[in-house]
Amino acid sequence: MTDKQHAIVESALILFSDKGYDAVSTSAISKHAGVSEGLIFRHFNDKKGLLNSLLEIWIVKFEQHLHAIESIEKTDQKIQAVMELPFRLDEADYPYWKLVYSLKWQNNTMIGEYMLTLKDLLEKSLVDLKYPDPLIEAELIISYFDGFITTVVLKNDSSLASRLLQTLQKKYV
Amino acid sequence: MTDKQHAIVESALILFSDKGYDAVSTSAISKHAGVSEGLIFRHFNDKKGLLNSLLEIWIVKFEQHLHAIESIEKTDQKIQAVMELPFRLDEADYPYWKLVYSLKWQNNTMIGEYMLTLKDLLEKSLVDLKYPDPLIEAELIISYFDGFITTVVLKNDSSLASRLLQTLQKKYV
DNA sequence: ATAATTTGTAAGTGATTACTTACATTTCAA
DNA sequence: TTGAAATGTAAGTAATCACTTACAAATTAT
Repeated sequence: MTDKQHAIVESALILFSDKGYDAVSTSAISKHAGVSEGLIFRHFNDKKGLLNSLLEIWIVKFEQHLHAIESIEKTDQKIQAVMELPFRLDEADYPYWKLVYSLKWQNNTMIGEYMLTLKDLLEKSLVDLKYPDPLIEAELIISYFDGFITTVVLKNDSSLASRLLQTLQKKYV
Repeated sequence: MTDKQHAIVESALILFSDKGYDAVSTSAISKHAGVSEGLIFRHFNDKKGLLNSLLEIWIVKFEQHLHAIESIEKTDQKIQAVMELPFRLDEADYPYWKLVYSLKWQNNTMIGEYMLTLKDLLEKSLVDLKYPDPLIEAELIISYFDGFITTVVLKNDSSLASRLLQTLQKKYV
């Protein structure tokens, strides 16, 4: 990965997450990155290719979280870890999550698939704990998760995030 | 409101909520509505004006829900009504909520202001119930709300919504 | 050292964008 | 009935879109 290639990826992340994928032109990205517009297409083929590079970076980060949660032995702590994940995100990664969720609202299929793994993890845990309706219960926890992500990422305030986490934890101690 | 004017608004709602505001051209809207492209600009001035017309329709619907909730006398039932609102939305209104939330993720200011009224309502109720930290507690309930909206609207399945509501209600009976 | 590959740019391409203009038709009040 | 206002369209406009081409410079391999 060249310096300029890295600059393109960083600029695309900032602009896409701020204004939305469709509202940002390749010309705007190249100007923000301080490179020629053609370089975007040299390195990433097309605009979608640049987006996919960003999503792949997010997927790596997401799967790291997933593996960490899966390695937790106690089932109830696993579920707790899922709920707490939005509040424990690295603030530097907020733009990735903002991009991913803005795409989620525009019917991006790629995103939906990766979030299903999180639901599967929850469902297995809830079966384990003998919940009467694990599927719908998993859906409910995913809803909490989505809501927490929304607040944390859109408010863009990690201190608010930790205060919300504290308040949340008091409820199930 | 003319027939064709109505057709434009309906087509814009369908396309904007499906693909996102920036991904839909005025040309595409006019073709979908079966009118000339110029008519959009005759009636709505510009593309933003058409979007604002849609948002104003949503605002009316949203304020109806707000007034209904405010008229509830018991404070705890008020809070409960806020949490249950996402599951009680008219399925025909899902596209409005989808449009609003996709704009929310793209830093649309207009939307944020109107959602603040819901948070204010919650905060007053929580002060009333003498919660130690009403502001952060209100933020948490808004997070639930956003998450429920996300699930209900993106899954686009009102029967799932009612099952989620049932499961949720069992938790605080 | 030199040939091949990669990285980079400037200046294009046709297509599409939001929007305008000029003009025709319809609606409707005086 | 007539004249103004509102509704509608077809054919434009300049600007911007994603993307390509041709070529130069740097890097790497042999």
